[in-house]
Amino acid sequence: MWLSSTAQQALHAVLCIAGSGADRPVRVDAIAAVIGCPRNYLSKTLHVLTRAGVLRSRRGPAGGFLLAVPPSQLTLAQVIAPFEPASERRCLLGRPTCGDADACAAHERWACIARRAEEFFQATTIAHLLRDWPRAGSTARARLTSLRGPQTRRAHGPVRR
Amino acid sequence: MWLSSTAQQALHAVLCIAGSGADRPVRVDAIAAVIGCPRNYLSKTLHVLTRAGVLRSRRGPAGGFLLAVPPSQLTLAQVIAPFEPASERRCLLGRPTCGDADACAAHERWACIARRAEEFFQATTIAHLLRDWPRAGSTARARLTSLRGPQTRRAHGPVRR
DNA sequence: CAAATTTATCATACTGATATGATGTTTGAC
DNA sequence: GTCAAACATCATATCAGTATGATAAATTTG
Repeated sequence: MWLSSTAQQALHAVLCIAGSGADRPVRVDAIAAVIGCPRNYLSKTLHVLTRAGVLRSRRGPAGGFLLAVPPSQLTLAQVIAPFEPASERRCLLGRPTCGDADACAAHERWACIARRAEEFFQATTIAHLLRDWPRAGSTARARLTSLRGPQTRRAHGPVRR
Repeated sequence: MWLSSTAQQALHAVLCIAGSGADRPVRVDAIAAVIGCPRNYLSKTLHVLTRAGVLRSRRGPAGGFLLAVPPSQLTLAQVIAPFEPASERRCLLGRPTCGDADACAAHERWACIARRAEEFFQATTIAHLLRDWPRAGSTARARLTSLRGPQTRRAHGPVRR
């Protein structure tokens, strides 16, 4: 697998937040429902992204998560860095010292692929993916609209059941 | 990480066997010593490669593992396939159905990288890597010579200590 | 056949990533 | 100030990948 499941989750969540369209915070529960992952685990993941300066969080009613960086300036590398240090993606055989004088057998041929992937993560922004998304089959995209829906129950008095 | 540690081990071991130069079987212990990994775990890994038709094994004295395919016809894809199904490398977000009508947000941009990597694994053979290896810093390569050394203790009578 | 050598296999343990449930903390509305 | 909403955090559980040790099975040598 190219990305750990946590890194995938992070990327997916950031896309959800960026794609929600609204400028008001998106709640963990809503994101977890959309991407189908455990709430508390996602909460931890989003908290890491917050400490990394990718998101901003707000507690209390009408709280949730917002992007801390405009989508056009937020690269995939920034989002996945806290979960997948780039250093671990470099040597095909997993040798920590590969790339220096002491290269592994695959180094020469593999480095070119690894470099391309690295460039992809550095050059691709959340805005790029958002722009592509509608073009992709959009059952996933459709679910995003639920994030834009009425989110704060206003003062209608207590909800009746 | 691009390859699981077991897949890395498999690749490394196959390189050792192919690079030993001798046409006689290489023992698990010797390989484990060279690549620095647990003997029994490697044994299991090599057994999987044997069932996959990549290696041939022989038990008993002067036994060990041989390539079942000449290095020039053995691709990296064949070696790692039993440990890392290619299907798991395709979608950046880990969606099983990605690539069809229902593509993920990253699909369009990522597919090109994933394809290149796939081609790399399909097109690169063990012979290619062996040819590169001496050009690489060769502390690792040097250790291979130990695999070529006198391996079967011949009938000289009991070894004296 | 007996002994030595080597792979094959099994039961179990360890480890890190992932997941869960309970509880704490902050915030906004009334 | 109280309450409810939401994130934050902690302790623990689960799971898959990795590792270990013991034992079985096969093969060669003599």
